[in-house]
Amino acid sequence: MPRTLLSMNDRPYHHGDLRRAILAAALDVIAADGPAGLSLRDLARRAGVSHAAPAHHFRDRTGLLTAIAAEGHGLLAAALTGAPDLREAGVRYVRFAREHPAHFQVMFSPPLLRADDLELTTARALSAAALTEAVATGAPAGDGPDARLTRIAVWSLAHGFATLLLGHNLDALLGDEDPEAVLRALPMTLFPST
Amino acid sequence: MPRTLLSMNDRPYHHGDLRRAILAAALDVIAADGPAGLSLRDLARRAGVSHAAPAHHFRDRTGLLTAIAAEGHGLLAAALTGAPDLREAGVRYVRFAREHPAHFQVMFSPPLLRADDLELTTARALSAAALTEAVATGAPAGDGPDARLTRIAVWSLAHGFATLLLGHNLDALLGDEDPEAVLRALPMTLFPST
DNA sequence: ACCACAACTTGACACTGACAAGATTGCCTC
DNA sequence: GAGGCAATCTTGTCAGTGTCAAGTTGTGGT
Repeated sequence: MPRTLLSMNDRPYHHGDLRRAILAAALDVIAADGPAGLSLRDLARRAGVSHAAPAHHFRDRTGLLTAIAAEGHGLLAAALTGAPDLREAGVRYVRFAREHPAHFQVMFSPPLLRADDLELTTARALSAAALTEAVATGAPAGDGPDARLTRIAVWSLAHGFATLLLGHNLDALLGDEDPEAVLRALPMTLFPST
Repeated sequence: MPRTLLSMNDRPYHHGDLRRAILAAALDVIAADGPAGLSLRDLARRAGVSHAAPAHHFRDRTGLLTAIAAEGHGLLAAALTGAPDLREAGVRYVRFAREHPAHFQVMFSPPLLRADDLELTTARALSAAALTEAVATGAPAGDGPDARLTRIAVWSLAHGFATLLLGHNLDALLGDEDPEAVLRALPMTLFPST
């Protein structure tokens, strides 16, 4: 039994699972203050360990963020697989961004990541495949001009909506409406021929 | 004549226009390494002034970024006004993002900005008005269900496309195609009834 | 029982943002 | 045109951060 449930009062051997603790704390901080508000020493303090402890699990600040991005791509891939149609894929994309805002932000901040990290690149390939598959299975009736264009379109729309939403740029426009409902109505707004 | 042309060889009085010099250097750095790569001391070094000089013009690191965001909203407003139709507004939006990547990134990174800054809020209102106007004048024939929805849709699509483009997430999908041309084709891809 | 290795600590160094206090320079007024 | 004023910039300093190196402690494997 390598990882026992930690009875919350007594500190386990070295800490138990520092990696998870630091990841969780990092996600909290990032969701609240963005990646810029993140400090390894602060995370160490929250976990009750010494200031250099995080480095052993993540090497760098960059390493920590890269791990988060990789985890995010895994979560996104899982969320996307099995989407019945195009629109639902977009909805799931935005839902992922709202449920995992820290992951989402970090995933799309290239300068903060180690681009050649293996874990990251494979996870990214996984989520990309999931999106491609969703577009392929959910292609509209006429089988539009190009699956590639369709993929870019749905990705751009969903990504833009999610980004603006998380940045509170749509608050005034949405009022108290349900963002998901609005999102579903967007595509036909761009081409109101139906 | 408060600001004389600076003959490039002799250093003017205190520096000439440090504010501009620092802004320019900051835009370079941000475009290359993102806002995280920005250091006030480094900017001071590039401008050949002491480490605390930037603070006098921008108060904070936050102040500098806020000034950049405000300038960006002004530029965006100028770029958007007079767009003949919806699609062209989107194209101009993306063109702005590509021509001013540093401004664009900073404008949509709320945790880095002083939200209540007057210059910023007025500039933001300006760009928002420009977008609204573009959507209103360029409304499609049928005058769709809701101008508000249309605005969210075109904004989301353009913003998502621009963001993914700047993050190099579309490189593989676009190949050597012209991004603007692809963008123009996107809306009909989402609803291929024409 | 022992030992190699993983997990963590301690200490140090360079760098950064921010603040306070002083120096310099151009401008404005009389 | 001389003196004072205010903006601009400098110097010095402090706490905080990331990263590296070296040491310490506990664990699991054999």
